[in-house]
Amino acid sequence: MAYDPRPVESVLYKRWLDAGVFQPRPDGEPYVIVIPPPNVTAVLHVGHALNNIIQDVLIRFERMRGRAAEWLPGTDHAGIATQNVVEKQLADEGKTRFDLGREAFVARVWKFVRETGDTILEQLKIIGCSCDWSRTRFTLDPAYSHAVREVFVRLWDEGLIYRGHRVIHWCPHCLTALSDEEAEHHETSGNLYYIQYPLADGSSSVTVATTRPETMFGDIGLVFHPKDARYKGLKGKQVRIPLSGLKIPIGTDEAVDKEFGTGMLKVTPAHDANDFDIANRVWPDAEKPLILTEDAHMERSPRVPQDLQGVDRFAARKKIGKLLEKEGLLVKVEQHQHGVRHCYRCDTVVEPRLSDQWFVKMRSLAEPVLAAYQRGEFKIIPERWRATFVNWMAGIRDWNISRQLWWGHRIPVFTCTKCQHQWADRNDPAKCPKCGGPVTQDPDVLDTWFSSWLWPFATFGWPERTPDLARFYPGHTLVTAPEILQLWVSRMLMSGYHFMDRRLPFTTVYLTGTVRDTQHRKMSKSLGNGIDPRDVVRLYGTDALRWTLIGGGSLGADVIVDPNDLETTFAPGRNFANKLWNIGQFVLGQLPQTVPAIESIDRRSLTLADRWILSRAQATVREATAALEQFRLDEAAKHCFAFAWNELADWYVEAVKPRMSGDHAQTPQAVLAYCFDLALRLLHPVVPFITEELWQKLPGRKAQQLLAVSQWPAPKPELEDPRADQEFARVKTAIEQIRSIRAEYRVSPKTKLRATIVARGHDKAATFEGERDTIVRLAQLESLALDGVAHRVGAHAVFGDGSEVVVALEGAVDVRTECRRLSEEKDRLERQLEALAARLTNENFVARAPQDVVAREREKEKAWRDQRDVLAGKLKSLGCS
RNA sequence: GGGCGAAUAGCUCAGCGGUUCAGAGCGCCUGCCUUACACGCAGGAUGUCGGGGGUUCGAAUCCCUCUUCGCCCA
Repeated sequence: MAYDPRPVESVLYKRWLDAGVFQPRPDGEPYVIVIPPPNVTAVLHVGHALNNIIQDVLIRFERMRGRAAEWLPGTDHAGIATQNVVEKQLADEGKTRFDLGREAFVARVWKFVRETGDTILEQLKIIGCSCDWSRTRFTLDPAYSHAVREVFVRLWDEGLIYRGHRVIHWCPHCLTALSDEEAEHHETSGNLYYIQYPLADGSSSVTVATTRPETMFGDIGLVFHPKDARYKGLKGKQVRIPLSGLKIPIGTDEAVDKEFGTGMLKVTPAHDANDFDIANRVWPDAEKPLILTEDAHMERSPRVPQDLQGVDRFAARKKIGKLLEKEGLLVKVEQHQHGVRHCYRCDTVVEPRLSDQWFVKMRSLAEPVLAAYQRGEFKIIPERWRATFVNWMAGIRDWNISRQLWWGHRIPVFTCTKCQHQWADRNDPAKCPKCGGPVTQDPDVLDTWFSSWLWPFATFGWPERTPDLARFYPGHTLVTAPEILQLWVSRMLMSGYHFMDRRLPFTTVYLTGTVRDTQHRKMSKSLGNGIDPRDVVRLYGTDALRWTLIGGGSLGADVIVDPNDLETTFAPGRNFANKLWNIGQFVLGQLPQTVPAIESIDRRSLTLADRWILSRAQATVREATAALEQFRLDEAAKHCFAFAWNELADWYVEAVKPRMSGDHAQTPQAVLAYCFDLALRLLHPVVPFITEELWQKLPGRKAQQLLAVSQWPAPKPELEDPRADQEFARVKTAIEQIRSIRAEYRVSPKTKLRATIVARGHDKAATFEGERDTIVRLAQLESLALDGVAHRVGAHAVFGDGSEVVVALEGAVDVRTECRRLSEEKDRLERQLEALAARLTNENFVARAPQDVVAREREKEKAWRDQRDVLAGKLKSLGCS
């Protein structure tokens, strides 16, 4: 019967919830993860799934280790994104936010958020996330908003907030400023227009190259590099702006790139950040005219020719091209690849625009965090992100925090309309504290990141000194996507350091990989290459999804999945869940009501197979624990996989079957129960549902017990048994060799064979004798001789330890085949021996390589020589030439 | 233009100085419904570890360089 996750998962999730196991235990050392709050408008995609499953694995692991595990969930009000969604709804009704007015619009957004805001949090439950739902936060909660305002006022009082008049990134669709990080570069193919600006004296003209000809009406001059011989003598002359005829001067500036275009640059200070700087140097007193409206249409200004006024920027660009051509002022148009900034929320081409905005001075905030990083006080994994982080922190630029939106935290800056006094206030003032005059509040809201950078402590009640804050700050691990390392992570580090007494909010920043399709493209709505995790859950179950994502990619590596073939993509998870389920069916079918604890079993009753699997179990505990501690989730999963499937199921279960009934069944029952219980515990963080379901059914379970809060296994040194590892490996080899011979000679699996094993040495013979029955059964033998001499007639194999096996195959054996098989094996050994000999006779190797390496090589040589000699003897006795 | 990363089996990826270390999963080939599992079992095949150079007793693993691809920042 194949495993069906559907009846299992939702029931168990509810049981965990009802039992309150996701809330941190009252005692115990805390382990804290704050979720990267998704947008309230967000819908779960597979990137969220990967990110949150990683967090869940970590939190479940630490919870089982007895830590007071706090995984704080919540959402982000996402100013632009949310406002966009609601504006779109309004647009469907034929309205704009301006029709509603600010108050009504914000009310409308709140209504939307109340109705759908916890969509994504509910979806996290589907994928098994064990968040502490009792502490769910939202960045616009009153308490949280209080923290945001407190931070703003403190920064204001410290002089770290200032009003800047400069060129910022402006989204003409969202009608707001964006920070540097929110305006993303996309390589775009455009045109480079070569335009003639006639000299005012009519003597000649100069050619200027630009990608944005529509900005020329905002030009206040042309500049060239002072050392550019081509334009020598032009400095101080005047040109006319084409189409408008306005006269502007020519100047020089060092910043001009002589190689770009014609080396003559048009300066548009209100619509280009570089030009703004140049203008300030060359013509500090000149005005900086805006010639585009906020929604990127040509301004109705005397600078703009009449028939272009009110035209959209891109339409204007085309039209200008035509007009210039008509006037004979367009020299040429070249194809041009260049980076163009786009709004990270709506993908509109961002327009640089001169405007007044609030900024935070970042340098003093960044410096101590960078120093702390360099002192190793927190780490970023994978380590390769170091350079990115350091470069950004070292060259940090001031942060534009004002947004011309309505949805968000209103900036608490107040201005007296009478005396012009301006201040930041914790409360809404009724009148000016200085002159008692009427007061207006800044109309803008804060950048959403200005609230989410406080997430690690504002969620716990800061600035109040709450018990939660005392207990859960600082936290431990932050798991997030690398693209918000700068936008969010570094700022949380800065705010934590600055506002929480120099205590950083976490010790480890784990940057996840990106989920991509088979063409390595990021999953996105617009490409239609996304995978809905809920589809995967519906088809194969949450555990299959989790297993595939965790096992499929190592720390920080991208995960490639095929949206067109979910079946193949998630087969590893589905197959593993099914296998685990079936191991469970077998184990549960074998175990009686009560099974003795492994500790109470007489050690003398343990067979080799018992000792081996118990030893493997200890190794697995160590490996899985170590891997998780190092955030190597994939490795932990793989170790558990190998233990459960390749060792427990493939070998131990097969070996132990005949012992499961009868008077002496207690020992194998205890071993099986112990090993399976252990496997379930180790696997629980990755595949929580199926492990809980099976664990519930194990003998001796009390009604209220839950795997989710049971103890993580500790290794039992007394069960470690390296000798059993070696000896059982021998038994496996014997069985595998016989199976291999059977397949090679195409003997039906049903035909029982006679075999002889000639062990090299008494201890080895004893090993085979001890597991005789296992060998007979698993190799499908009729009889197994262990004391005899190897028959001549038969198929032969020689093991690494020099022992040999002969399988009697009346008539089926062909001497030529045998000679070929054995001599191939011998040749392989000869080659290896040769390489080994070369090494061992190399004085440098013997002298310089570590002693233990040399010793190991010597031992190897001895063993291989042995094996080779046995093979040679065989070949000789078979009469092979 | 600057920085970072990747290139290993048909596909997706581990391995990152010691050689039965050339691996896993999926796919492929052969044979099996062996009463836990055909989402399975058993047995197989497949790679000059991107090219070139270097360091080393020893390199898929370190350094340089080239090529291709991806990401980040200007």
